[in-house]
Amino acid sequence: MSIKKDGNMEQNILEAAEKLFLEKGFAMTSTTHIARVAGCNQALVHYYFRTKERLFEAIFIKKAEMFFPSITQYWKEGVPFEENIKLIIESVFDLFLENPQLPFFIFNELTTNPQRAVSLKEKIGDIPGEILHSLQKQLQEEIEKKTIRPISLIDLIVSIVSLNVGLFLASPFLKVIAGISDMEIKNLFGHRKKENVTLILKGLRP
Amino acid sequence: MSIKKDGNMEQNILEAAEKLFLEKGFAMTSTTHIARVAGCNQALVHYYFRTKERLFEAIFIKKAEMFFPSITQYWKEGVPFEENIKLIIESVFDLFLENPQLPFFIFNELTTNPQRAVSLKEKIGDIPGEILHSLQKQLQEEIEKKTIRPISLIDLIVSIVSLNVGLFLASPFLKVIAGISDMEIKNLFGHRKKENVTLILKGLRP
DNA sequence: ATTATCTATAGATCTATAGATAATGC
DNA sequence: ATTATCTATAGATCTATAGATAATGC
Repeated sequence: MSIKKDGNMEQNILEAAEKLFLEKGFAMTSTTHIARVAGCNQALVHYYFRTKERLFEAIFIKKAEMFFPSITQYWKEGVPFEENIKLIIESVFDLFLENPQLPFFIFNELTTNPQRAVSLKEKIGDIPGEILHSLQKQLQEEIEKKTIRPISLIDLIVSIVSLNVGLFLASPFLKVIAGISDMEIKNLFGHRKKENVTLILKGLRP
Repeated sequence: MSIKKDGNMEQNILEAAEKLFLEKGFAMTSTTHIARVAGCNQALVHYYFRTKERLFEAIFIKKAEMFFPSITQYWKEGVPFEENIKLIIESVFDLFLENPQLPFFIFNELTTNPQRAVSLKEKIGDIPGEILHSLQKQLQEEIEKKTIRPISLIDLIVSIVSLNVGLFLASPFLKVIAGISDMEIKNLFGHRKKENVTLILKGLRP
């Protein structure tokens, strides 16, 4: 409900929309509400972005672009395998720690509107291909050296992302259902990064 | 869009509502749409359930009750620890396999409307307490026997649920973004149950 | 002149209710 | 008589646009 007046209004609208879409999702956010938070009237939202859909898409693409490269961008050739795994897990974890609503936001919109995934793929679909191939090779080498048990790359990625996403999705439960206090949640977040690394690394041993 | 006429209409409405709420969530489902799918007019939905909110709550509670006991109900005293862990993981996995929309549905509604968690707690809040305590004890024993590394119960549960939920939440991505075919997804689901068990059990070793 | 912002409003929903009619249980 | 179902509609949104006015850039 806090109304901003500074800066240019287009930017205010973008920021208000980002905040609300991330919190409530597409369907539960109205352009009227966005305008109120941005500090202008509702018509102006449409003046700058024509439709609610376009405004949403701008934000969705931006957020999804944060999400996807993070999985692979920290992989470095020439670094020991374990170290690489650790770096990836930690960077994914940090990303979510700074953007706790991100997992929910992306899953929510991809699930309620799977068609959106198609337009998303068009924007960022190409990049991962080569990197995945490089990861695949290194993983295979480790398996042949018997430093880790046989596992497919896709399984490894699913495990890493699941573990990291899980805590953030689960926190509403833990708070209310299991009656865990805010401080305990903070504690949990604090050591969970290390726990995820441990679980994956130990879990990969032959 | 398929219209049912058989049976009693109250039941039809409940089923239509369940289908649509699970698919689209609360906000994106209208009572008009529910009526169309149930095969009656929109007023009848309100005749039986007064408000959309009450209708939703009936379904939400029912689904949430499926979700929570599943985590703990398969724990048996007197069974080896490893076996127990395996059983829990597999039963959670099977639950999601049969109800793939369940994780999204619950996370979605708890996130967009955290207030709902409170009314949920009132219904099912008491049960877990004692069971958790029993689990806690057994876990502690194993740690003292040094058959597993030190880990808190809450961490273990978060890991198990995260890994199991992850695959179902991730499948829209995998399909579209990584370009994985429906058959590959099926394959992934097929062996993922075993993978989750392996990862947790190996990951718990000292 | 052009760009930014506002007021006003059309048109589309959507929820919930009132009141009429049909079906059912005694 | 009571319960189930329908038609019609009030009232609340919400999106998007048209057209008026204010601010800004030459």
